Amino acid sequence: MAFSSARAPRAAKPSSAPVGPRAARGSASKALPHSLRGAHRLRYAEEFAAVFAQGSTRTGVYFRIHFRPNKLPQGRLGLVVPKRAEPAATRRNYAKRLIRELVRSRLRDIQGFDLVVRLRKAILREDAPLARAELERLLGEVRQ
RNA sequence: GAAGCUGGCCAGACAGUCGCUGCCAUCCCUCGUGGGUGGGAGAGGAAAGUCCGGGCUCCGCAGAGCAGGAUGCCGGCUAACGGCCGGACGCCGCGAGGCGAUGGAAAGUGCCACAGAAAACAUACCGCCUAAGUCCGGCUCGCCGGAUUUGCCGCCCGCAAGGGCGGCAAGUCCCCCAAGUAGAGCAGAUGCGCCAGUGGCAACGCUGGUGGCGGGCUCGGCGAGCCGGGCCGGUAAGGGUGAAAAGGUGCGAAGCGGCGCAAGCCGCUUGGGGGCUUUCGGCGAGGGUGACCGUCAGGUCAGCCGAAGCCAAAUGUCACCGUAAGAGCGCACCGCGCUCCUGGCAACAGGGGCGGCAGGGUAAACCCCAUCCGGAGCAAGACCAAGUAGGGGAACGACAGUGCUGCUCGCGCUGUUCCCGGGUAGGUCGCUCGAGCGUGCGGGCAACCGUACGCCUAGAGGAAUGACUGUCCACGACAGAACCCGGCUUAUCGGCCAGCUUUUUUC
Repeated sequence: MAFSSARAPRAAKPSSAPVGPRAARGSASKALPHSLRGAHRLRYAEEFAAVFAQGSTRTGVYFRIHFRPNKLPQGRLGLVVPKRAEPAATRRNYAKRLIRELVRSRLRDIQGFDLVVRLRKAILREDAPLARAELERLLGEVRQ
C-alpha cells in the first residue's frame, strides 16, 4: 500500500490543524483563483483519514476520488500516487503534475470540498487525454 | 573519403500565457503552515542499482582467542577504496588498441562432463609372460588286478571222511602297479581253446561247428603324457581417446616402410627395464692416534686404518623385452629446474653456466599465505513548544534474560536502593561553502599535487521544473535530487570535437 504516500498519516495532531481557513481571503479578492498554494493543500494525515472515512467516492479506470465538504471557503487537494500503480519515479511525478494542473483549472468545482485523488493505473504518455477526460468527468460529479 | 580505436563534450532550441518551490527586497492583514508585487535561482550523466570507499552524527571503546568478511603482479595517486594512473607479464587483434581477482597446485582435501584401460599415481583393465599349483576341454598311450577269510553253487577225484578246481556274494589286505573304483555291449569264423567228423604210426593236419580266451570295434571308469583355455602369479617398454595422460623442435647419421626407371622424395623409428662387474665411493665388527673429563673402571669429541659382508654405481659388458622391421646414435635450439651476472625502487627482463627432464589442470572449489576491517545510520543526531511517567547517574549484585557483528572467556545492562528532572514524525536546526566549480601558471609521462584570481551553483518535506500555443531542427533516449562527497556497475535517442590506426587514391 502506497508506501511513499502513506508515510504521513499517523502523526498530525488535532490541535494544530485548523489554521488554514483564513488565508482564503487574499485569493478571494481575485475573480478566479488559479493558484494551488499552501491553503489549497491537504497536509496532515488526519485530514486525509477524515476524507477517506467520511467522504464520498467515485471510481474510474485511472483514478479514484474521495471528497467531503470542509466548511471552508476554498477547496483543498490531496494526492495519493502509490508506487504499486506506477513503479517509475519519473512517471509518478508526471501523473501528479497532470492531476494538479487539471484540478487547478477546475478549482471552482471543488470549492468547499476536501478532495483526494488516488491513482489506480499507470498513465502512459499517449493515454494522457483519456486520463484527463476521465478526471474531468469525475470532478463534475463532485457537486451533485 | 571509407572502415575502425581511444578520450572528451552536449542531452532539443527560442518566444508568449497560466502555474509550482526556495532565496533577496518590499508591502498588506485576521500575525502565520498567510498573501501581493519586483528581482534572481531551480534535477542528472547517470539523480538509478545501493556494489565499494570516505566525511558527518550517535553508540561502544576491556580486552583476548577462535570464527567471519574483503582484497590479491609491481610502483604510485588519494581522506579512503575493491577506484584511478603508470609499468610488468599473459592472451586477442594486420594495427590504433582491447581483455585479464595475474600470490601459493612438491601443505592437505576435493573435483575434472564426453571419450578413454586409466583424469592422478597407486593400482586395476587390455596386452605380454608364466615355474609350480588348481579347474575344465581335447588328443595319444596304458590299466580295468592280486592275495586271503567265510558262505553258497557247479565240476572233478575218492568207497567214504575229505580234497582239488572254477564261479558268485560279503569282508580284510596291498609285496607289486602310474592306475586296479568298473566294467558293459556289438560284430566277425581267423589266432588259441573246445566240440563233431576225418587223414596220418606219430608229430601234425583237413573239414564243419561254437563265441570260452586273446584280439577288433563302441560306450564307460581310472592313470600318465602332451596340447589348449580359465583361475592364481609376474609385468619395464605398448594401449586409435581426450582440452590435458610426463617435454617439444630442427639438422646430420643409421634403420625400416612407401613412391619412383633412376637420381631421389615422403613417412615412421632410434625405446625399456634387468643381471654381472673394474676403479672411485658409502656403511661396516674392530684397531689405532690426539685432546678433554674421570670416582682411574672408563667416557666424550675429532682425525686415521679397516676384515667379512652389504649398499650405491657413471661407464663397460651380457643377454632379454617391445616393435612391421631394423638401428640400438650425434649436435643444436626452445621450454623446464637450479645457479650466477647485468639492468630496473619493484613486478620483471636480458645473458652465462650446470642438469639425473623429475611432478596434468582447477584456488571467482575448500584451503594456505599476506594485508585490511568496531557498530548503526540524517527516521543519524541536537534544540524548542505543549503535554501523560518513559529516561539518566551512583552504590550493591546470586540466578535468569539481554547487549558488546558471530562463538568462548570477560565486561556491561535489565533487578534493588538513593538521587536527577523530561521521551516522541508538531516545529526549528542538521541542510548545503564543499576532499566545491572555472580559468591561468608551476611540478609530474600520468593519476594527481601546489598556487593565484574569479564564482556561489536545488535544498523540497504529500515532496517543487509542468501545461497550452507558435516557430525551427538532426524530431528528442534512459530517466527525477532527499545529508554530502570519491568511485564502480547498469540503462540510454541522436550528435559534436580531438588524437590515432588500417586501406589507400577510389573500394
